[in-house]
Amino acid sequence: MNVSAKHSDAASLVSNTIGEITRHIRTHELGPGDRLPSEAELSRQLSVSRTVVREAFSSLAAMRLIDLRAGRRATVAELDYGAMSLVIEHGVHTEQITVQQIYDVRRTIETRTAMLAALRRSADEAERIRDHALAMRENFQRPEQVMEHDLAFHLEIAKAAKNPVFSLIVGAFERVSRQTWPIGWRSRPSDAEQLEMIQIHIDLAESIATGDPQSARDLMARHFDESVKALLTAGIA
Amino acid sequence: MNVSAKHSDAASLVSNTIGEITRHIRTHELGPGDRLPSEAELSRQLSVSRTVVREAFSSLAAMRLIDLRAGRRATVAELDYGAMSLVIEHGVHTEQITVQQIYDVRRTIETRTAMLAALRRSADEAERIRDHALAMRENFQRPEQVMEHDLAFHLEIAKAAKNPVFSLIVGAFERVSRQTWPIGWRSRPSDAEQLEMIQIHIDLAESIATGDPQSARDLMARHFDESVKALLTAGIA
DNA sequence: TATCCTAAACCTGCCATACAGGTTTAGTGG
DNA sequence: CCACTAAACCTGTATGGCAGGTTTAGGATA
Repeated sequence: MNVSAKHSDAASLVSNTIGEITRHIRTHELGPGDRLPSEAELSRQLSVSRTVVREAFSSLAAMRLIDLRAGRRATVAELDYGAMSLVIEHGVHTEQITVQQIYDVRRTIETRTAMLAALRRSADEAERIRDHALAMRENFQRPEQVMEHDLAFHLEIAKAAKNPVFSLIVGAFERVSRQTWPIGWRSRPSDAEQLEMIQIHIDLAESIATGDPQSARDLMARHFDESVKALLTAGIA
Repeated sequence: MNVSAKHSDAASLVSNTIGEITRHIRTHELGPGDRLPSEAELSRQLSVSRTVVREAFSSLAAMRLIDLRAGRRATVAELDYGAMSLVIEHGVHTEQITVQQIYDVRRTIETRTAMLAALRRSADEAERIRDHALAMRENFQRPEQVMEHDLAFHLEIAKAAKNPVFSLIVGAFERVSRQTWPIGWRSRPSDAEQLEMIQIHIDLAESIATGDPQSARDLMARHFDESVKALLTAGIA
């Protein structure tokens, strides 16, 4: 094995290798889908063992910067909120973040996405957003379904805002939302209350479809205000 | 070696192991600093090789959910925006995110943090925020210094907003900001222009110190509007 | 010539083992 | 009771190996 690996800057071999790989992506101007060198080749080029390259790849895959699949070469990944979602979830589970704090951030972000979506959404997006809202009403006896459409509804609005960073952030709350959503739902025990909550979604979809940013903004704000109220009722302190 | 590892659900051994470890953190209600089982022990418990446990640990460390140090047991990590910052940086380098899009998100987030900081900051925080703003003016001949205090200024405001999720998001833009900051600086070639930009920071610090949320909000908004204008002047399309 | 197919080459997932150093701990001597 | 040291433990890295998925070149076929 090559012994010339003494030059390395302080940190561990693995983190240096991570740096080298991201540098490779940057300098070669690789985009999503482009293939990276094989583990063996990187191992040779960087004079480290395949073990180290593997761990570096593994770490990058954990952050969803690259895609790994057996037999295939590693490829540059599309933007993905999976890692960020895990970070947020970790924060909640270790009690470094409260559910309310998340709602405050979501309100801040999503009043903006609602507004932008009203201005920028395509016809298709407007329709998809409305479809999710309507599906919530249709399936309102099946909370599981309602939740899925609710999550998709918010993500679709972020997408319609035409700014992937908003999508990333909204997506980052998905894992936590899946866990707290049922609490909010149960705190609205009557059909009337549940349908009222769903109606806000439908109205919001309508505002986005007709291109009324102010109304979209206000409805999203109201949605979150109501949700926080519901959570407080449920005793989430 | 134990052959009973067939039960595993679809995904790879490593990702299953990651799930098991996060589950361990959750069920044992571990908090920051608490120690996890050793690699060897987890390897035994989960009937996988140490290699797999190592790669799982490595992935979790990449997302900054745990801390790893040679010889020491892995510990649960404090909330850290390192991973999120890499994700954003990756998005920009692979041209999936533009610098403007980031500014739009930052404006959305930071007008809120400025407002909250004005309402919630402690006396210490108010002082630290002001110190950074003043240090920008004092060192304004040394861009490197100005940038560092600028970054710290924004982070400190997020911290004063008393919502760690805001800190996380503001921090997530740090790596990218370090790379784009000089562009904005160079687009303000005269001392007067540079000092004008810095003055906004000082005024903002003052608003937060005196507890004027509306003014803090407006100044932060203006700050971002000016910055975007500067970037456009510099030709960042 | 173009297309389909197959076998070889390549590649990744996972495992076992080994050893150098850093860290913790228990025990020993003062 | 305290300070110190040696042993036990732990992680970082390397090597070699094998099973199985993927790619590809080249030959067979239409």
